[in-house]
Amino acid sequence: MASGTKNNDKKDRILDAAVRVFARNGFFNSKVSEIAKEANVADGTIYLYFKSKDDILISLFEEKMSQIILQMTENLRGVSDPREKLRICIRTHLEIMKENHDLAVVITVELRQSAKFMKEYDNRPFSRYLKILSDILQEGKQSRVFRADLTPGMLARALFGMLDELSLWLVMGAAKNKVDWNKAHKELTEFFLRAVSPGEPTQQENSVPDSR
Amino acid sequence: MASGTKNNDKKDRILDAAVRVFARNGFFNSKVSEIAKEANVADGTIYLYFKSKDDILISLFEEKMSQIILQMTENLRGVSDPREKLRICIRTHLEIMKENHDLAVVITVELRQSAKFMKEYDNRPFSRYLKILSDILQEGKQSRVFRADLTPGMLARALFGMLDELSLWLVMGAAKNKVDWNKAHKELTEFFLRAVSPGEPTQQENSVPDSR
Amino acid sequence: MASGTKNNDKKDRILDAAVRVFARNGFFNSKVSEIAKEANVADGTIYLYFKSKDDILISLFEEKMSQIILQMTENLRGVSDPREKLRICIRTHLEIMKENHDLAVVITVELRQSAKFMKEYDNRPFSRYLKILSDILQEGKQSRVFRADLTPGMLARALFGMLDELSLWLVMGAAKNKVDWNKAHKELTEFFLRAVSPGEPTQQENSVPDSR
Amino acid sequence: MASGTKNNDKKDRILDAAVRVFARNGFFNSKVSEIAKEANVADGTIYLYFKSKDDILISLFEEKMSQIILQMTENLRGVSDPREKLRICIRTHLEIMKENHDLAVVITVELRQSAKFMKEYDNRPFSRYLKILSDILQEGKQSRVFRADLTPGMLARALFGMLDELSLWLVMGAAKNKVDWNKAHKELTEFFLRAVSPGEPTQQENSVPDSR
DNA sequence: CATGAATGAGCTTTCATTCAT
DNA sequence: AATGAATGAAAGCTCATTCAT
Repeated sequence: MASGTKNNDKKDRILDAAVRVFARNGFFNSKVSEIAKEANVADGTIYLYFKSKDDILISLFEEKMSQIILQMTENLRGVSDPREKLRICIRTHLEIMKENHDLAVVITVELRQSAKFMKEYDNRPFSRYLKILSDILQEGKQSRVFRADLTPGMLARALFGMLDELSLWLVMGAAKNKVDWNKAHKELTEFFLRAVSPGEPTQQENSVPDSR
Repeated sequence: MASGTKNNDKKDRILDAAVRVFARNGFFNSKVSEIAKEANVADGTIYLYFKSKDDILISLFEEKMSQIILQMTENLRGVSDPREKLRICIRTHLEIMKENHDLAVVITVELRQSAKFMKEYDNRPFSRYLKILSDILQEGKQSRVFRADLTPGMLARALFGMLDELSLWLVMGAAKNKVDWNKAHKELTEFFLRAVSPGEPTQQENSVPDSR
Repeated sequence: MASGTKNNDKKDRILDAAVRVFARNGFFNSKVSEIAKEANVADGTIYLYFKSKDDILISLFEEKMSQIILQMTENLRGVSDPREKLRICIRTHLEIMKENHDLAVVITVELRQSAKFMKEYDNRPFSRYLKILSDILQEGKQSRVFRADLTPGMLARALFGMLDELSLWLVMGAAKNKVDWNKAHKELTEFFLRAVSPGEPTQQENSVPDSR
Repeated sequence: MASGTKNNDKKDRILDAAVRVFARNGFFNSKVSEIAKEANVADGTIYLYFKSKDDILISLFEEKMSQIILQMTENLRGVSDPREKLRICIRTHLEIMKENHDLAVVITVELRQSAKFMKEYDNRPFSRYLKILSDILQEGKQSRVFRADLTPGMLARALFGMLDELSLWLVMGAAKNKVDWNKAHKELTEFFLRAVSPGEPTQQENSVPDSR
């Protein structure tokens, strides 16, 4: 049993080291040997657990995104109001990122990078993440809690964009105080819920802009 | 005249080639020699116009972001309603990205990457871009067209995040139809204007969640 | 034991290869890859033992000059007469150079080159070498075996210049016979000892040149 | 006539610039473009006067060494005593080097380097220089002013080695005072003349070394 | 399983040289 | 003759990956 967990031990140590190193230097500027040193293993050992440097990044996503999704799913358990659900999603995302700066940087920065070089890999965990958001929106739409004219898939993406960008911003302003995170949380929630709630439409740009 | 433009010609040719190549492979996987070939110049020629490979990326931002800002400023000229101004910003951003897929990918993906290696360089053009959005929000806030409790700096960033993420999404869905861009445009505008307009606040998460 | 010497083995193999290659082409015309091939290691291996190409040259001096100094010190052991000491120095220098043509060329040629790029490094081993000669001269001066009016530091340098130039000359006349080395040895010794021995001064140039 | 000297003007300007630049950086670290800038000509212009970068160095020797030889020959005119002749040679060599530090560095350092890459070119001017010294020694030997057992060719080389090494030493000790040059001059002359003058032989090493 | 010395392909950058003007 | 922008070969160095121990 001890040896059974050892493996995971070592694999996790490598992944944890990788998050730190990638966050510090970016994926491309990180050396495998630096990850090895940070994880207290030999260079070659890394290749017992990962096929390649790329594979470390991919596994990192799989692992960490799965954790995020797990956490989110857990937090959503028993909640039925779509508006509340959205609040929870926003809070969970920001909390996780706040808790783990390095992870935030890697997810945020390298996820984009990976949009390229992982084209084929198509990033299932990320899709599942988006699906959670998009399902909530769909659900609220059907129960008339949200506007009828919104496109769940697109807005899910928009919401992620907002969360992601703000996380990066907050994380980058390293020494900044806790207040910002709370404020961001409150404001984003308010902002998003207003945007998806039913009510008077705004004037459409194409229809007589700047009229009267 | 021809010789007068020669220099700019060549520098621009290199920059244009770089956008294409970076979009194709990402910055780190792009070889200077590939840019040179794409620009129909010799490898060494690139170093007559740029100090290094990094400098190409930086110049690219400076140049292209400046163009975007210029375009945006131009489109905003003569408009005074902050809501209309926001509509214009959103439209301009999406239009430019739609027009130039490669540029969108590079700005979108590599800007993040650069969040690292350009930390010192601090990205003036991007700051100016954000300032435009943030100024509009501030303005609308003061003239009571927008909610009094919004934080312009943060929302500007959130808006950029949305636009950026959706651009990436639309651009990546390469073969997708034109409709998506229009739909995205309309929906985003509606979405954002609702969110910033004054009106009944939504229930705050902490106050009796899940209540009526 | 075998594995204990492995490291030194490889480092020495590289240094030995470097002497040969530098002697053949000169430092600047020598390619690292050529050294690698000559040492039967991969290009990259060299950088496990040396920081840079420059570092190879510097290490070479440190190593080889130290050997020369060691040899010289050993040969001088137990000898007290300064004149005999000088004879031994001259013999040792010429013998080592004769024994190792490549080393002679590198020391002789590149030491000068290095006078430039090693200005900061200031070449301790070479200084130690000069000090040996200069100490002997000083000693002989004090014991009245040598002239009272000689300047040890300067003459040490002059002696080195002679030895170095003659070594180069002899080494360059590659196919030349052994006799030359012996003759050079005898003549130089005689020459130098005469020059430093006390006795009637020669007429000084400024005092009635071309007189009588 | 004006245009007739223009050419030489420009060629000389390039050579003068080259001495300065080579002295500053060494031959291999000097860029043709730097020489061009220092000479106030375009890069391409250099190739109207010289076949290659190597050719600049070779021409430099030809030119400058010829000047040295010319000067020496001139100073020797009318002098018949071989001892006085040697005094003059030593003085001339040191004076020229003292006068022109850059030239000294280049001759001194790069002449060695060239010993390699000019192997084929075989350096006639340098040979002529050595012949002057060697002829004087031969002459003095025949007229019994110098020892009968000296080898002119070898001693000429040794003398050059001494002069060269001391020049380098004095030149390198940049800020040093004028006195050093004078002292070096006096001491070297005394030293060399003693060494070549007839008189009691010193004990030979092989004959009873360390004896009474 | 673990190691880390060794590998070598591949990159950025430099710079002597050319040639259209 | 003079220019200097353009060329492109060439080389130092890095680092992901392998494999003998």
